[in-house]
Amino acid sequence: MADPKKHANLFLHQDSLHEAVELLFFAYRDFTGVADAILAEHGFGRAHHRVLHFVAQAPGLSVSELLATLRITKQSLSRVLKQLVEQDYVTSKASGQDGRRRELTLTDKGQALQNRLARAQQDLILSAYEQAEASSVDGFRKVMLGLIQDPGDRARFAAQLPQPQGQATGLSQRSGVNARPTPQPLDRRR
Amino acid sequence: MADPKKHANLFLHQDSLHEAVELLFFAYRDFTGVADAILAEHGFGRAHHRVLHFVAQAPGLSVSELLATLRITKQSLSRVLKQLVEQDYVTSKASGQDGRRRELTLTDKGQALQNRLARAQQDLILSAYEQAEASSVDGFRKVMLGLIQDPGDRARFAAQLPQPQGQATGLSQRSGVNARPTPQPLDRRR
DNA sequence: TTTTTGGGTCAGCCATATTGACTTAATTTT
DNA sequence: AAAATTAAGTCAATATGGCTGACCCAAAAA
Repeated sequence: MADPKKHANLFLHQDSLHEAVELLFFAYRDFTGVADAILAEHGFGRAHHRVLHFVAQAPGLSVSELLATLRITKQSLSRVLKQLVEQDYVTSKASGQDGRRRELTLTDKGQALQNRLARAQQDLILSAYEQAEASSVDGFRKVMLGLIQDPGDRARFAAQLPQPQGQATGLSQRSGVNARPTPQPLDRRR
Repeated sequence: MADPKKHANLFLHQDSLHEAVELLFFAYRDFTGVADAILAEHGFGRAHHRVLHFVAQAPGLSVSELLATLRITKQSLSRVLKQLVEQDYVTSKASGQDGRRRELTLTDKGQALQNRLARAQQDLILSAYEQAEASSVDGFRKVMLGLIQDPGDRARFAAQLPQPQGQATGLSQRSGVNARPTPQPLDRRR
């Protein structure tokens, strides 16, 4: 961390930092773009996609867990979730343990759509991986992880990455509803 | 590029691809978050930031060039640009060569805000770079560049990166006014 | 039993995007 | 010189996805 080489390429960093800002802008725009096209066929938007993604990833998660992950308000989620449930992409049933909690899962229809969306984005990522060298992937992962501020969110990405001294610099805690995203069991499906 | 190792870690890719989707989601959310906080102080949003960024980066660019880069409609840009001009963050003056074109530049006030925004995001990126190894940065750049679909947009990022079929572009890196992203047919799809 | 929690909903506001139809002025084409 | 094209700006209407505040209900916890 306190690396002498670091100082040596600071001027190089200058350029690199500005470039990185644009790389993030363009890459994210195109990354979401491939999904937007599919979503539009169904009259859905990115908000729906996020729900499908996180429900697919942790089936049975509760509304409040989803809220904590998405960091939006209950009312905002409600709108999209209602559509997804009404149109049979997502099921919401009361938990056996705690009748207040609604456990969210994807229907077959929802899973099918989510598969399409994931495939489209993963194809793009794969193509980017293939254009780079194998070693680039690890660097990519490390830098991306470094951009994530919230320790709870970081924890989703298990393994290696040295979690630096927990700098939970403000602006993280918009806990509109409850506490932490509950370090999420995170099922590594597929 | 056609690398035998590629096949060997395909199963590893599977996990990695899913992870990358989430990395992009969380990283971008936090990356934009640091700027959102500053923008909010001024009653601005991300749309304003994008204008400030691209005007700062290529001072004197025209409205239509900006539109091509942002890929939004004239009407959408108009609202935001009008605010920035009225509040003296951006100047818009007719070109000497072509009186129809309005050349956009930042005022000192606009440059000051843009500096703050850039610094905030660059600090975040720098911290991510520092948490990774020096070698990670190059991998990050390569993968991010691979995610960018439009050749015109890719061309902004000069130098090394093996543009799939591409020649090593003689563009001197990151020039202030950079080679315009080829006037862009402006595909309004969706 | 009272309080808290998880979830849902109504109502309204704001920011950002969209399409379509025009206007104006400047430049280019014919 | 007249006509066509281009760059920019504008009006109006619409959609999406955020937000706040105020409630309600039922289940669980205190």
